[in-house]
Amino acid sequence: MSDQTTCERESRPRRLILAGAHRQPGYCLTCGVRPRSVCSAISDDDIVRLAETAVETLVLPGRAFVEEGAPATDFFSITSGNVKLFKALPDGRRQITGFAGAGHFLGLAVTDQYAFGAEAVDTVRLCRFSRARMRHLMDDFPRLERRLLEEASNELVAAQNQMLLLGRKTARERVASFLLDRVRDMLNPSGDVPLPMTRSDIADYLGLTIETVSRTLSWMRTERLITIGKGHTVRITAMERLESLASGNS
Amino acid sequence: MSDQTTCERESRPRRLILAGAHRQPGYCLTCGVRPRSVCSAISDDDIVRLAETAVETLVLPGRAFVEEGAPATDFFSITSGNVKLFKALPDGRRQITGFAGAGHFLGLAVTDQYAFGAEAVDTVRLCRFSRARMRHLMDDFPRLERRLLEEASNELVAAQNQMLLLGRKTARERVASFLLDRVRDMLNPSGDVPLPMTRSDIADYLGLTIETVSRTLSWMRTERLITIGKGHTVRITAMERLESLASGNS
DNA sequence: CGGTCCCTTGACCATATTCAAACTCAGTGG
DNA sequence: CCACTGAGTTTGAATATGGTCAAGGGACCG
Repeated sequence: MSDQTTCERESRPRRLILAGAHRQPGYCLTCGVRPRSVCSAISDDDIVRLAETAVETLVLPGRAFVEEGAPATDFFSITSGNVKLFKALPDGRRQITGFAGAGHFLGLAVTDQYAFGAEAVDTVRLCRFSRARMRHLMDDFPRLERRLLEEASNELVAAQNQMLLLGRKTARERVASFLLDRVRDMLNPSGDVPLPMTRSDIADYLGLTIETVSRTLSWMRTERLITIGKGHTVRITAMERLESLASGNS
Repeated sequence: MSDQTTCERESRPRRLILAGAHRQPGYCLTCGVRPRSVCSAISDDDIVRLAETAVETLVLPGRAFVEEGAPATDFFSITSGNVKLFKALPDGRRQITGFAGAGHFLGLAVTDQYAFGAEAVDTVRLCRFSRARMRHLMDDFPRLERRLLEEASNELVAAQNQMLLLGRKTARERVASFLLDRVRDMLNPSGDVPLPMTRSDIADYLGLTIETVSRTLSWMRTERLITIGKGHTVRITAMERLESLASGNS
């Protein structure tokens, strides 16, 4: 996830992808997120093979780069910025199933259609890998496959937590859990939590409305649990109480 | 999943496990669910190695065999019956994150504590594999690891669908989706849907209360979408309308 | 400045929950 | 055979939590 407290969002240009593509031989060697990403499963000696298949792509804020139901051609690894993953109902209701930041891997699925959509929250850089080439790499490097299984297992655990949240927690508990999850995902955790996404995104992630999210954050402010800062940051001022709130005690 | 329309449940003996253990050399060769399970990744020649590590176990209805937070020592493969997986809050609120039937694999997680609890819905037979031994098998048989990745990917997709349901669907849409999912998971789909689990389980799975589930099923009956039969079965009488209800059109 | 997004706050309302009571059905024992 | 029991389910009435509708404020950008 990102620690950046600033974030640029865009007005509303909803079309797919803007792909400033790119490639270089020893590219992955200098990649800042490799240690945290699935790419760490491949040694320096072999990383050239991976670099060959990687296409670096820039995605502007608000742009979609995966469309739910479209043919699933690529995997993605986020190198910087934040994306949101979501599913939608025909009438427009939307559920954000997760946010993914630097080091996260996207696109795991057996089906040949993407089961989810993905959109940049802020300015995103990512590597695209064709599924076919990736499959070959997996054949040659079992460690890569093991790393993907780890990644999938972790996401499964996160998904189960989110189901508990969506099915059984109150609005206050949901927002508290959300803030604490943000802290845990930070590289160098502090009381200052960056929220690069909009209230609307938070609402769609927590199964609430914008109004309820806003009201709940205001309530937390009056209760002196948090202070709401500029530039989409929140400072947690009563970690203990927020934690007991998140786990349902109160 | 199971097609059995009958099901035995038990009064209320909530303690962990009842493990009638067991082992045999060529056991897996005759296993009825192997083709559908992760064990299909291992050839007849090599299956003995798997059989050596498998411990067949019987779990009576209502018995828990995985406790949330306990040390994660084993993986499980269901050979018959149905289990429920769940997470709970300190005050007892419970979210069932999934039901698993014959052929399903449980226990994927990187952590050394189980992130979920598991309990038998009806009479369950399963194979237990120690994590350590399974890890060795994965080293020797990359196909097994690939199969597990597939399984995890599929569960991830199911989890995302469930998040959409829990976060954004109405009670009627949830129950409709639930019934249709049951049909899709059946081996030989028909209009008759077995519901081995209690209303309470359904409620905890759909993020509703027992009363709302019951009311909603009654409403579907009066709307002639379903008929409610004996022995925990439901017959779908208007598939089309139920499907459009499940996806939010109506 | 004027416009657009995004966020906040208020008043009202709807859906699902809570509380309560009655019914079904399988099992048990007189 | 039938009354008794208890878990599971159904139904009703009242309530609460979060949603809907509406208005206003603030930041950013041309």
